[in-house]
Amino acid sequence: MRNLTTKAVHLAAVKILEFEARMSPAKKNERNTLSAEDWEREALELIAEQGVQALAVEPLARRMGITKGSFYWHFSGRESLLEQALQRWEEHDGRNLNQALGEIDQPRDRLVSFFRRVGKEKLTHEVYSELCAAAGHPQVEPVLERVANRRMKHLSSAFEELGLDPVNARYQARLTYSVYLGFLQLQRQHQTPSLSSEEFEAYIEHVIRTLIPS
Amino acid sequence: MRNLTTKAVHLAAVKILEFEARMSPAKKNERNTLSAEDWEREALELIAEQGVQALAVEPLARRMGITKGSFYWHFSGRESLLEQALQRWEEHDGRNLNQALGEIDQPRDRLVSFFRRVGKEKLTHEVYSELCAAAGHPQVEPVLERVANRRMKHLSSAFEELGLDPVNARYQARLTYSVYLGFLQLQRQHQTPSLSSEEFEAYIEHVIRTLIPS
DNA sequence: ATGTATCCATACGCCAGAGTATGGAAAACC
DNA sequence: GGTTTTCCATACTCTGGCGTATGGATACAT
Repeated sequence: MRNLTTKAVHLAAVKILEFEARMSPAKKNERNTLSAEDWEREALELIAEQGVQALAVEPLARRMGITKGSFYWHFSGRESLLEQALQRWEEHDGRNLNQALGEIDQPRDRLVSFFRRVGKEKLTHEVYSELCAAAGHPQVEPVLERVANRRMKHLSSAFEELGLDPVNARYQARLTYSVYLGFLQLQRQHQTPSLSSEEFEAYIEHVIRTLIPS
Repeated sequence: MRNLTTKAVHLAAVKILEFEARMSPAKKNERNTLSAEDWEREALELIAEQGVQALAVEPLARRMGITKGSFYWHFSGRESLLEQALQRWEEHDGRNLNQALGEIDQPRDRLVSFFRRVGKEKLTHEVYSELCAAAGHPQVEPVLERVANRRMKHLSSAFEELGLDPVNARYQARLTYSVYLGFLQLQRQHQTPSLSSEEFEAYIEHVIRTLIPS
């Protein structure tokens, strides 16, 4: 359930509740006003669905059942929103990466987990996929670069722990990450088996066999 | 050297030539009028440089030193241009694929050539890279699907010739193609070594070693 | 209770690109 | 040599998003 449905509906609901409660004030945590964070979250959802170029102020406002009057109170402009949203996403992704892979001892399991995690954290991956599509965008590019390097470093050190020398570990990490990126691309083209199907499992097994030593 | 520089310059040049030749008519193959093909070619170049979403009529016309009055004589609209340009690209890519890989007997050499060819045919690959970024666009999607299938089929049959059973050959083909797609993505992010460097060669060798059964 | 700070709606002006209408110039035709 | 095609320029209208200005409403403080 969404925290905030469209503003119009929400306000109507509030009025009804207030009427039924004989005009008593709404509870405090049921805020009827939006925060910058709300805008950023919706922005990321929109990016996940329609891509970076679709992130426009007025459409986003309509989607939230509100007008841009609100937006320009919280943000200086479109650029600002994108900046904040990307930063939020990048931090979230960083925490995500560390908590998912940081506590796994065996490097091989870490690598396997890397692939298996593609299915989980749907929103995050969808956003990333759309960010990749928007490479070249001045605000997106640096984020993409940092994230890719961060992730490849993880992969690289895991491969080193498995006995590869540094150079080959780096190559293998790049190769592995390329496979991941290519998978995202094929997914965007609807050319990948459903994530919960047997064929997908078999394919993942194949990938792991050929990419992860022993 | 470009076939057609900007129209204005071209026309000026023509006038000078005509003057110098005492108003004799220009040679026939030095056409001073544009054809639909010219528009399509410029469109593909623009896509290669700035992506599909940057393909707009007026900017393209400006780029060609002409006005959109010409465009709407040759095409019914933006959609039509994109349609034609994509079709032209798809056919070109098909011929390309067959001539580059069709005449190589050894399947292993075909696969190696597949990777090596990434460096050549720059325009074609740049266009493809931008098309991938525009997956989801209704006119681009089917093209992407057909091209990817066509290419993966090539890979798959090469792997079969190398002794893999059909299922594994398909998996290996998808995996290999994913690597290719991921490479294009990293290239779009400027995270890949220059195509002519030694590190690139070493990396390619690594990729071939791990993906192609000896 | 009244004033102040927050948050949002409405109504503007601006710009860029899409598509249309129409006329003009050059070339081709007969 | 005059007519007909072919190709392009110019001048519109229309749409959609950006950013601003301003006032209204609600909550909060004192």
